[in-house]
Parts: sequence; structure tokens; C-alpha cells
Amino acid sequence: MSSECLNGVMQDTPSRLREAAERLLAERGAARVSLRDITDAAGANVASVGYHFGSKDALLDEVVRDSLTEVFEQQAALLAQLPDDAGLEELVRAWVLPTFAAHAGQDEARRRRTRILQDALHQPSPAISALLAEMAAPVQLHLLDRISRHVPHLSQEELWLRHTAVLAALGALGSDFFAGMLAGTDPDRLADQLVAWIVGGLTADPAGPRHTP
Amino acid sequence: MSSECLNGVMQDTPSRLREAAERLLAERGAARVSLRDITDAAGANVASVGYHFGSKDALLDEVVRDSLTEVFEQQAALLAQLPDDAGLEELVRAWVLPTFAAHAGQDEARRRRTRILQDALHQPSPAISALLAEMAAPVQLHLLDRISRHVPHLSQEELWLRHTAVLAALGALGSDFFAGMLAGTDPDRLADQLVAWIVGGLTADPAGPRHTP
DNA sequence: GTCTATACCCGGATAGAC
DNA sequence: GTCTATCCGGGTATAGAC
Repeated sequence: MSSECLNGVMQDTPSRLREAAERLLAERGAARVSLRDITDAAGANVASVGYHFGSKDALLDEVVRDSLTEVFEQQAALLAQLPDDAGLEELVRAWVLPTFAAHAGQDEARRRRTRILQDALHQPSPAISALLAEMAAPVQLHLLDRISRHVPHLSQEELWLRHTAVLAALGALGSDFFAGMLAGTDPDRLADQLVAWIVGGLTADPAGPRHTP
Repeated sequence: MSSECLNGVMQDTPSRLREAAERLLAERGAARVSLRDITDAAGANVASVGYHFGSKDALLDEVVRDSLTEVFEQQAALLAQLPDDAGLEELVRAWVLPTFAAHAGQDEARRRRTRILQDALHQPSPAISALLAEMAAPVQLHLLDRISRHVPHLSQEELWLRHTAVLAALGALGSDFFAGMLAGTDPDRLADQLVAWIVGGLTADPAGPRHTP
């Protein structure tokens, strides 16, 4: 029997595993989800993950990949929608909203995706890091290109550093520790404040040579 | 026998465990250090950690606590040394250097400490988070107080967000993923550029109310 | 009081029966 | 395709040697 249905909603084992993994990943983060948690939630056997996906990590990678694809597509769509002469703040907003702000009153699926992206962003796992770098590259490069027109005083290197630092901050702010420090602030307001901060950081004058007037 | 010496250098078991744990923690990060790694490196039995420290986490907490103490003391010393009318950039420099820049040509012990602090900063472990919050609080509050004089246009809430975001970025930049993105940049130069970026972010105008001219 | 051997539980992977 | 049994590595608790 390859499907478990009551009212025709449940699908085959791989789908159920994917669904359970995605839900648990978004709820608890990769660090606190065991193989048994997933298979129990999916009503499947421990070995089923190995059979259908190869390993726990392979399943998680797939789930993360799907989530990231949608987040980055959303980001790309927002960017494509902006006129060619869009202001820096609009660009930053298109950058930040899909990766962070969806904590707010968005639909369940979207909230899951951003949780998963943030979890991936502060994940030390090499596989996920590679995945992230591979998938983020196209949008981020496009973003950098458009941002660079607004900050001509920055070298490539310096813009790259700031972009990286902002990404690092966005990822880390999703962790329990930092999220706890910011609990109590309205998420929409938080997004606005983050955008203002990021724009300020990007437009700042570059570091001059030390002790040289 | 409570000590293992060749030339009178090696100490008792707890010290050797602490030393090994500190070294491995700085080298690989908490996620990739097992109890057996530590005890093997220290020439001790698996159970010795439980006996002397209670648990692996307790030992790691102790090591982290020691490292953080020194980092925050250094930060406090740098701050105390600055004149009352110190500029924002100097304040930020005193903030960033102990927590980040020591990647550079510093001595071994200091490099270890900053590696451990960065690892702790992007560690999801609740115990470490609590530790971090407890230990960082005094210096960070003092820092915030002095910074706030330079950015009177920011509300408490907004300054807190930016401070948190910068902390998050500093922690995450130490992770393999982000460190890899910045490999190839001279560490001293990186520190200067980070300072410039942070100052810019702090001095940026706050977020206005959305869609209200 | 210090240390060791050992056994236990958990989590992931996998071989082989069905 | 599915399941059981088993192995291995990791953290912990304890019994007993010295």
C-alpha cells in the first residue's frame, strides 16, 4: 500500500515525509528534529527516509531547497517589478521582505519558508551552506548590481562586505537568542526599522586608510 | 595518580580537560567536538568529564564563560580608557575589536577566545544563550549608553534593534559560511570596513511611518 | 577522592526478510 | 515498498578498583 488516506487528502510516503519534515523544520529548526520525529509524524517507518531520499540530510536538503527556491523567486519577482530607477530603499525592501518580514501576518506556507531560510542561514552544515550559496547567488548578484549604482563611492570589495554582513545579520536575527532580544516589537515595524538601518549602513562612507590624513 | 607529567608541564585532570576542550572548541566549534574527542586529547577517561564537571555541556559552559569573561573585560577596559567625549567611531572600534578583529596577528590565546565567542554567538544552545546574555549585559548596556549620546535621534527601541543586529552580524560573520564569503580580505582592513559600516548603520535616520509624507 | 570499565539510551544508517 | 534487527557513534550514569 503506497498511500494512507482517510478523506483522500493524504498522499504517498515520500510526500508525507516531505510534508512532515517541512513542518517540523519550520517549527523547531534542523537541530531539534530527529529522523524518528519525522517518520512518526508522517506515519512511516524509520527506514523509509533512507529508502526514498537516501538519508535524513538528503530529505532536509530537498525541503530546504524547495523553500529557498520560492523565497528567492519571490525576491527576484519583487526586484523585476521595480523600475530601473528605483531608489535604494525600495531595493533594500525587496531584499529584506521575503527573507525576514514574513514573520508577520503572512500565510502559513510563507511563514514556514522564511523560518526555514533563516534556520539555513545560521546553520553550520556544509551541505546547506553550499546549497544556500548556489541558490542565492543569481538574485544576490543582481541585487548587488542594482544597489551598486546607488553607492558608487564603495569598492566592489566593500559593498560585498556590507552585503554579506547584512545577510549574516538577517540570518542570525532569526535565531532564538536574537529573536528573544527583539520580542515585543511589532514585526512590520521591525522590518521598516531594519530597512532604515541597512540603507544607512550601505550609504556610509567607506573606511579611510588608518591614521592617514 | 592525579597528574600526568613529562617535564612538569602537564597538570591535573580537570585542567587538562579544560585545556583540551578550549583548544578543540576554538578549532572546530562546539558542534563538531565530541566528548570522546576531548577526553582523548586530554588523556583522560570518558567518565572523567562527568565526574569533574557534571556533564559535557557544563565543561563547555565553563570554558566559554572564561573566554567571554576575558573578551568582555578587554572590551570594558577599552571603553574605560576612552575619554568621556570620545567619538562614535572610537566607541564602535572598542566594541568591535575585541569581538572580531583579533583574527589578525594576535596571540594564540586571544585568537581562541574570539573564535569561541563567535561560536557562542551563533550557537542555538539555550544554556550558552543565557550565559551570553548574562555576561554581555553590563558592557553592552554601558556601550549603548555612550553610543546613545551620539544618536539622539534614535528611540531606545531603535537603537536596541541596531545594536542587536550588529551583534548578530558579528557573530554570524564568524561562521564557516560567511567567513568563506569574506576569505581573502585582510583582517585589519576588514575590521576598519566593518567599523565604517556599523557607524553608518547607527547614524542612519530612523524609519519614518510608512507611506506618510 | 580519583579514576576506569561498562552498560544504557538516543539518533542515524543499513542489510535482509517479507 | 515496507519493516525489523542490528550496528555505530555520542552523552550519561554507575559500580567498583585503587
